[in-house]
Amino acid sequence: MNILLVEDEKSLSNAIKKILEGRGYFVDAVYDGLSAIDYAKGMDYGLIILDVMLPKLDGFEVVRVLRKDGLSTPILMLTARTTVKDKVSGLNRGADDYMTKPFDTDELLARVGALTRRKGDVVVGVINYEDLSLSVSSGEMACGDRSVQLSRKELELMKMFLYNPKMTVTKDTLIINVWGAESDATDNNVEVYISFIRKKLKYLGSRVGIKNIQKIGYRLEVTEC
Amino acid sequence: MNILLVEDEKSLSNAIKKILEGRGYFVDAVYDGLSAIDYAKGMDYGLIILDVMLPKLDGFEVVRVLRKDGLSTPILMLTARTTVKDKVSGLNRGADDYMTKPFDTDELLARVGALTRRKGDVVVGVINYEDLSLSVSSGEMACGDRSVQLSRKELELMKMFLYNPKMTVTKDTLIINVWGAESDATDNNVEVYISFIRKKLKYLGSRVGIKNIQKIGYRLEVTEC
DNA sequence: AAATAATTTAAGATTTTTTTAAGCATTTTG
DNA sequence: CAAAATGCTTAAAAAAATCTTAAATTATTT
Repeated sequence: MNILLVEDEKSLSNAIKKILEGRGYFVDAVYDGLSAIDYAKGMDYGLIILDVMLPKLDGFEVVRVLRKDGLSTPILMLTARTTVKDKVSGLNRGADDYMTKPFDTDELLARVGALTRRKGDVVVGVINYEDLSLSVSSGEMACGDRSVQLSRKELELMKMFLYNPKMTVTKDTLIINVWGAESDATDNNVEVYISFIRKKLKYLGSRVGIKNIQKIGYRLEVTEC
Repeated sequence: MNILLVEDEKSLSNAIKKILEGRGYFVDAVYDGLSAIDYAKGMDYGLIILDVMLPKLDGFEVVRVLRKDGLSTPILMLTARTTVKDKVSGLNRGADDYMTKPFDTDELLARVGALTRRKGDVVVGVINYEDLSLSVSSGEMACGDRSVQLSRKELELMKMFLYNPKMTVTKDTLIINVWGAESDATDNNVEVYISFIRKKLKYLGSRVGIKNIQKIGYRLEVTEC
């Protein structure tokens, strides 16, 4: 999941970014209100963390503009000020939660967790393709109501295919990207793993398969029903 | 802010009342479970402080009745450390925090402050997940009518998992957040502690377990029945 | 200072992943 | 059509990661 972090105090911004990235979130950090609006409109974030006091355009204004624009992304506001008036002001304008600085790591993570969880069951880093879904962070691949656990190498291979679903990937490319350029893996290593993955796709009952093109490589194919 | 205090030991009740009033809270004191329900329904309190052992209707029952009624007021439960038999954990019955008598003034005020400040927020002293509950402040983890005490590191680890229950957390992340970035803890330290926690989860009979994904990390999993 | 609890270290057991290798199947090419 | 090349599948061996203890160390409490 992507989070937009808007905080002008660099050291705090970096600290928050680090904490969130440690939990697998992807964080874009910006440092003023105008950039915040640009970024928020330009990309689909799962959460926006917004400081109240910002250069150019303060946090309250940012929320107002974004909500007026129809954006429904959850917003967690940060403030150093503790007056009830500020809090009410922030919540009334469309923020979803409110946190007073300084706060500790646990508190931050709990709130971020609550806000990001709220939007249905959002799973971090999932690739969807046809009837297949793959959780990049955990290596769980699912189709319908079945799921299987991929091993590390299986996961890396599937990522290669799913990131470029129309492309035919050579064995050499797969070896370089999955085993590493230095490794002495052979074509047979790839073949064995393709075989492992095919077995799992079959078990899942997915319409997605891996097609071999002689002398060239592998590519995803979709069986129509 | 109004607080409802339910404690049958008169001298303790008076002491607590005095402390809270000294901080500007308005306190209604009642001395049994039935009155507690009457008062709680009749007026909008910001917090309910509830002893477990009460005449007529015990604290657990009071919580159950109130929650069933849709009341969302934060509840801070008090229990006596000495009564081992009655130390059936109240964690997973709807209380928001949990405190063992005797306690000191600062501790009481800290918790009251936390619960009243964060009304409607997500951060409370107890995390619930499936059939598990964890008191973040005391490190007591409970399931059904069993409970265990977690050590400091066990607690920190469980918090990491419970704050983001869908996420797979790498060993490195666990080391950084639990042992600290500077520490020279190894993967084995994590493994040993995961083993400790698993043993306790097993003892509790919880449906929640910790799943390992090789080379990737750990994640909570729930066994269906 | 002793007793207790928590944490770290270390080593062997277990599990999972990865590699290797061999036989069979398929496709390409002369 | 065969012969050669390429690809598939499986089993087993090897390697790597993880689990589980127990003992040693360190921290905390009494």
